[in-house]
Amino acid sequence: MEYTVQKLAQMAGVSGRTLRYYDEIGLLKPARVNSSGYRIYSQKEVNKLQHILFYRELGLNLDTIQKLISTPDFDRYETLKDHHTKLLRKRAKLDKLIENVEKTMDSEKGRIVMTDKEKFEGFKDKMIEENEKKYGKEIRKKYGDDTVNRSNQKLKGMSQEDYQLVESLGQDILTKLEKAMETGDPESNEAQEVAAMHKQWLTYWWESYSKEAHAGLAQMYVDDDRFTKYYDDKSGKGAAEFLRDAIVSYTSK
Amino acid sequence: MEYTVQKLAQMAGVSGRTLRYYDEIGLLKPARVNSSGYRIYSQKEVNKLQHILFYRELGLNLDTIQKLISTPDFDRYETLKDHHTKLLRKRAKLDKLIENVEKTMDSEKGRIVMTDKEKFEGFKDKMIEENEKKYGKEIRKKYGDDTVNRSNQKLKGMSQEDYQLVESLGQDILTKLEKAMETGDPESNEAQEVAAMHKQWLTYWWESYSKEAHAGLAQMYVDDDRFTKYYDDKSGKGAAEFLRDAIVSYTSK
DNA sequence: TTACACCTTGACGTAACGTAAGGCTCAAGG
DNA sequence: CCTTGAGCCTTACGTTACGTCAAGGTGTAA
Repeated sequence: MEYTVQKLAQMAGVSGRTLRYYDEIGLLKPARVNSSGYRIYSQKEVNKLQHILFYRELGLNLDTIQKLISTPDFDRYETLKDHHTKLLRKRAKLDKLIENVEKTMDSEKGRIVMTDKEKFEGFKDKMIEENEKKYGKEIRKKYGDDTVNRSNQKLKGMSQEDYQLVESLGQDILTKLEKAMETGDPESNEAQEVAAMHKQWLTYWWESYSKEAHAGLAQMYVDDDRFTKYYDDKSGKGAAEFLRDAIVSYTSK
Repeated sequence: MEYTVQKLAQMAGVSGRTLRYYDEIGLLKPARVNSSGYRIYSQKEVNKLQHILFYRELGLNLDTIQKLISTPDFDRYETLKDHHTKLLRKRAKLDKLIENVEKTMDSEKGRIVMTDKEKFEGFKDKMIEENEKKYGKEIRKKYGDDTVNRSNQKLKGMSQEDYQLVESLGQDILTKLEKAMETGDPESNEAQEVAAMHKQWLTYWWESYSKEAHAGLAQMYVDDDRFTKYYDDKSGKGAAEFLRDAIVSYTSK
C-alpha cells in the first residue's frame, strides 16, 4: 500500500506540513518521489512514523527522536532517564511558579478589596457633600445641626459592609412599599411592616429615635418634591404619600 | 541617577540584549537617548523594570505584562487567574507525560534485561563452542564425554545471576591465589583456602566431584600451556604450578 | 474540458532573546 | 594627543516545530 502526504497524514493524525517538515529535516523521508514530485510513502514509513509519534508524545524533541530511531544501539533507556529528569525539573519549576502565582493572586485580592475600600471612602465623602448641597439647609433647619452632623459622622464611620446592609434594607423598603400599596390601605399589615422597617432604617442614621421626628421626616417626603419624586420613581405613583400615611399611623400607635 | 544599558542590566540581573529587546517591542523605553544614540535609563525605568521582571517570574508573557503595566485598570487578578488556570493545565499535561515516560522506561528496562539475556544466551553458546574448539579433545579424552556434556548443559541452564556468581568466585580465586603465593608455601593456610575455593568453583561445573579429578585438572593447568599462561597472567608467574601444588596437597588430605 | 481537490516549493511568523559582525564612542593611561 | 580596551549601536541570523499563505503544477471524475 502506498500513500500520498494527505493520506498518511490523516492516517497518523498529523498535518501534511508536518510530514514535509520531517522530510525536510531528514527524520522521515518518503519511500520515493513520483515523476511529478509527489511524496510517496509505503508501509515501512508508516511504521517509522508511528515510532516517531510515540516518542513525540513523550515530549522528546525531534533531534533526539532522530537519534533514537536511526541509531539501533542508541541507549534508549538512558535517553528516557535524562528526559525524565528534565521533566521532573520542569515540574518542580512549574510547581514553584504556580505557588508564586497563587501568592500573588492572594495579595492582589487583598489589594482589590483595599482599592474598593478606598473608593468607598471617597464615595462616602462625595455623598455627604451632595446631601449637604441638596438637602443641607432644609434638613439642618428641621432637625438641627447636631442630628445632621451625627448622621454624617455615622456615615463616615461606616464600613462597606454596614453600608451595604443599610442600602439593601433601603431597597427592601422600596420593594415592600410597592407591594403594600396594592392593599391601598396604609394601616394594612404590609404597610405597617414597611413603616417598621423604615424606623429601623432610620435608626441606622440617627443616634436617637423619636416618633415625632419620624413622622416629621415622613411628611417631608411629601412636602419636598425631590423626595416625592424619588419614592414615586422607585415604588410607584403616590408612594411618598402612602409611606407618610403608614408612618403617621405607625407612630401614633 | 542615570544608567546605561549595561549598568541597568547588571543591576536588574538581565542581559543588555534583553533591555534592547524590551525597547524594541516598546515594553521598556529608555528615559532618553543621548547624542551618540546611547540608551539612558533613570529611576522610573528601574522601577518599571522591576515590575516587568516580577511578572516575568510568574511566567507571564511580555505581551500580557505590557498590558498589565501600561493599562492602570487592567484586571490584574483576572489575568493572574487565567494564567493560573493555564499553569494548572500545563502541570496536568506534564504529570501525564512523566507518567508515560516512566511507563516507557519500565518497559524499556524490561527490554534491556531481555536483550542482555539474549546476549548472554548467545554468549554462553559461543563460550561452549570456543571451549570445545580449544580444549574439547583433551578434556573429553580426560574426563569423558559425559562430564563435559553435563558441564556444557549446566552452563546452558545457568541464569545470568548464577553465571556472575561463579565468575566473581573465579575472580576471587585469582586474587587470593596471588596473595597466597606470597607465602611461598602451597600448604599454607592461604593456599589451602584457595584450593578449597577452587573445589567449590569446580562443583558449579561438575555434577560429581572427586579428589582425583580435581588433582588431575590441577595438573592439566600445568601441562597445558594455555591454562598455564592464563594463570600466570592473572595471578603472577608460577601461579599454575603453585595452584596445582596447593590442590594436590588439599586433595591428598 | 473543466472544475476541484491535492500536490509542490518558498517564505514569513512564532517567543524571547543569544550570538556574532561591523562600526562608533568613551574614559583612562602613556 | 594618541592609543587601547571596554562599552555602545544596529543589523541580522538561529532557535523549535510546525501554521499559514501564495503561486503554480497535477490528478481525476463528471
